[in-house]
Amino acid sequence: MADTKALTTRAADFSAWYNEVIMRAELADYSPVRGCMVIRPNGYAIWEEMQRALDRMFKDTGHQNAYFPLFIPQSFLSREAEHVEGFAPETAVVTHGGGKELEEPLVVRPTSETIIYSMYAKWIQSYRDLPVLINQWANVVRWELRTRLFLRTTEFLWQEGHTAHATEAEAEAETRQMLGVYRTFMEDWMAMPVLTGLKTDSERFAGALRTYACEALMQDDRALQAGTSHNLGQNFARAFEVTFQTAEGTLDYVWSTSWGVSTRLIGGLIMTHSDDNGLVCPPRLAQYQVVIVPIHKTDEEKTAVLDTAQRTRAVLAAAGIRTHVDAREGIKPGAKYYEWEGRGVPLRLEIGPRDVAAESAMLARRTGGKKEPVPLAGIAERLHAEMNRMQIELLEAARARREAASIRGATREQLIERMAGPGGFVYGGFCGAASCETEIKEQTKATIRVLPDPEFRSPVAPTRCLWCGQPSVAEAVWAKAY
RNA sequence: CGGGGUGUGGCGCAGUCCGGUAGCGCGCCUGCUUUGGGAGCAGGAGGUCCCGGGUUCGAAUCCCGGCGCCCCGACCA
Repeated sequence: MADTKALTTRAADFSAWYNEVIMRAELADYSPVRGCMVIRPNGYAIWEEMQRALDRMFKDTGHQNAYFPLFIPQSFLSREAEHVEGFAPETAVVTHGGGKELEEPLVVRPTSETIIYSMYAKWIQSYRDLPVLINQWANVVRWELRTRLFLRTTEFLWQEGHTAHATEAEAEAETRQMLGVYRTFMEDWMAMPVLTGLKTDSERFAGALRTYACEALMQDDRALQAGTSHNLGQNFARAFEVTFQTAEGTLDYVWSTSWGVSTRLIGGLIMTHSDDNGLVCPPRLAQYQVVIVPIHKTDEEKTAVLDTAQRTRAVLAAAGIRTHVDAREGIKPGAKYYEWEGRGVPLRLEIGPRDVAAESAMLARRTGGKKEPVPLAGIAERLHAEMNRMQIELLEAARARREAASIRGATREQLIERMAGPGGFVYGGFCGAASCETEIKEQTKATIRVLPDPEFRSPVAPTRCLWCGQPSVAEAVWAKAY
């Protein structure tokens, strides 16, 4: 079970702390397979809440779910030149089945563009068939050299949207729309502020025209790419002969997009909010939003307390609040507090004889604030308000941390200094040359996370590349990334 | 793939240098007393000491060869 000692602190060793938070909260565990993790019920519950919210947003923007095979004929991957170059080195390949060597090896999907476009080629004939707006919830496999729980594992869970459109403008609008959906989800559900913007060529998805991303800053001031949305142009349409007849009777290749977020988001959630006592989970994604801990000595007290606890749970459940009564016996209340704190439960209600008598409960928040009695009358409304406030406070606290760790209009020296020291986001001019990007990466370990969208750009646009001094073509944000 | 670390009941570790048949803490089970911030006492269960070979009367310990895992780096949408 969960161990009972203090966690390594964030300040002492952020990586150790991160792993311990996961173990303490029982979110995941290492598996017998190298690089693969087991997502335990507490972790999977967060993923399910994420899925629920995202899936609703996908449906609301007109998408449907479908499912494509795990196995992809190896030849499919090589049809798009950049794509195969990007993914071939990290694929797992099945060469035998049913005891016999396969005629053509099957790649375990690292992403599903190729098999999906092979089907779109069959399904799309006319502009009347467009747009095709499909999402898939699936697992994928990428043979990574070095793995970390949730952040980079050999197998991971994600969703991948794959859409096909009649025009370039429509595809671009879809790409941007889904980036916006991700941003909304990350901010409003995860309480994790993100920068949005364009990736440079070197960070672009293999086979895409343009890649947009949501970039978050973790508590150790390293960046996490939290979601990507790609405008694939006609690259995959050409490779897979996905053509359609236009209203004018001409033949054209479809314009397509793909976009995805993964269980990596859980890693982002942990590293954005959690503290030295364990997981902090924003209320909207918490498995249990409220845990009720009954306190009693005598049997008589126990009956009354449990009755009040259960009635309160029913009231909260009826109000749509996910509530759990921890009625385990033989465990002292204090031990339960520590356990639920480590698991990140946003709110805790303690109900003892005194509370029963006063028709109230003691309310404790996972983040900050004193314990205080709240009347049972109207408690659902009160807890809803608390959770809404906590949701906003978590987002604002994370945003404040990010801004405190960001510098704008940086010079070359400042970039070097920042990356050698605290990290964080460094805004500065960029000449657009891959050579500068490479040099910066070699010398500072920092990469361009995004060329930020207008709302994230600095009030004064940089005029010179902070590295080479040539005219700047775009403001860029550098950081050391996960 | 390079560097470092580490493999001993479920977890964390001691024991290894100097060979003598395995111990501590936590957790787990039973009972009693407890329960408003990590309970106490008593009793108990649980171990191929990572694997293979060698030396020896005898190996967790010494020698040889493997393997796993973690961290850092390289790699990575």
